[in-house]
Amino acid sequence: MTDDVLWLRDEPPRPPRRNTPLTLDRIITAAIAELDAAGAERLTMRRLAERLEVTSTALYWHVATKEDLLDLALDHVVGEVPVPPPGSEPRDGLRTLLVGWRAAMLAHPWSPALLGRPLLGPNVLARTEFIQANLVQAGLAGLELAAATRTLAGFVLGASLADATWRRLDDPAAIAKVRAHILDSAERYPTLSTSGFVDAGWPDDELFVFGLDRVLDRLLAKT
Amino acid sequence: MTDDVLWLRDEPPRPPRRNTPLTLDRIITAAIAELDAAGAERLTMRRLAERLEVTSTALYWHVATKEDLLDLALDHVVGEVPVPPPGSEPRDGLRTLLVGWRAAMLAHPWSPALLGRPLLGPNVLARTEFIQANLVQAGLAGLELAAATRTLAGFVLGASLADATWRRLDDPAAIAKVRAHILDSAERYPTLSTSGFVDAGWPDDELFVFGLDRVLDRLLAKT
DNA sequence: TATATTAACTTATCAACGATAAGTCAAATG
DNA sequence: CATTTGACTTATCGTTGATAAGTTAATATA
Repeated sequence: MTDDVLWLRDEPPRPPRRNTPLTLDRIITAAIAELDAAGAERLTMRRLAERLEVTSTALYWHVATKEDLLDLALDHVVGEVPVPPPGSEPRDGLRTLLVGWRAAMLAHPWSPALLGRPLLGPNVLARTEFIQANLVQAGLAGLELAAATRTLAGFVLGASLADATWRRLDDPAAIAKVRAHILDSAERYPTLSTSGFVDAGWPDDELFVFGLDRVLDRLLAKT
Repeated sequence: MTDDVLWLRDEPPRPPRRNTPLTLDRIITAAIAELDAAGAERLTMRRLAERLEVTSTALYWHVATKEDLLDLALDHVVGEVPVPPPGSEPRDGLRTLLVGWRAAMLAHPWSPALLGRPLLGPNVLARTEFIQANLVQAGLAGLELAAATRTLAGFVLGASLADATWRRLDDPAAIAKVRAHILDSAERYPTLSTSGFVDAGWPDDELFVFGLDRVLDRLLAKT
């Protein structure tokens, strides 16, 4: 048997252990790709490992838990939010940042659902710094400053969450069902059934900037 | 053996199958109790069944999936939000409802994290109806109306989510760690490190109503 | 250059989970 | 009294996140 003789065995010399080494960045990128492609409920450590051509347990060398990985992915998404260059008007900068924030989250529709965890990653902190710096520059301080920061943050996150949820419900049959139910019990929902609710006809991008402009109006108003 | 004789066996007559029958309401109530006591990640169908003195599979007779149960629990929480009596000023009614909405969610700190799912339960719809009805009564229509509804809804949900997240991070050591990190990299966070961020000293209830009042100011302003 | 150490994995395995299928039995129904 | 059916239990399945122990290539050290 040829297998008896070492030199006749056709085992190729072992390739370097790994062509593309696993890194935390590669894991995060792959996780986001998987989340974008398959949604939040389909992301498992095994599927992710398969995508990276690795065993699932190999991931645990780079990341402690799946939750940590989700935190990293979320902060990475926030990192896609463009931070306006310094020097612009506070109001313009805030508007641009917040519009971009929502856009980044809606580009990864799974991300708003993860907002239940503390947002303390470097990318989040950098953008929070930008928000508060611009509010200070606009003349706010003390309670006004603290409240404005929270109001804007809550508004973007809430709006992103709500819009992402609605968009995920893009099945026309489902929307029709909701509208039918509202119209069906019109006596219970007199306003919703007449003034429109599910599809009032306005694109949600427009609704968001409309609301954002009003909120900024009042928060930045010289009292 | 006494066991040979039927009349000598001490098997008690079988009790009625179940003293307290399982109902959907009992399941929802128990689920909320479990969530309140142990948090979202600790709620499993088995633990819930144990609390109800039933097998876990018995729950599936009343509820299709765990997700459905969470939807029901969330809507139940929203049902705790008091709806102001009709006849009051639109602005007062809106303010009361929204303050109550956030309070109900913070009373069940696990609930904001579930907001990623479509909010279409009867209790949510009833309160959405109230919001839009009051906005109509305040004179809003068309784009203004649609945007105001979304803005208020997004704001409450986002603020509740953010506040619940912060409160869950009540470990003083954790907060100190965050503050230390910000102060440590003060050159990167000049505003956050000087103007305060984690603990600016204001209770979040106060920050919320402050922001809410401003938002209502602008949304209800006669243009 | 030989040897020990460490970084970066794989293999094997675990307990817990959500959920299904099939069996059981008391109560309602005819 | 017989039959159906509502409301469970028992048994079990495949997945999942995670741990422990083994393996090897690269690096540091003697």
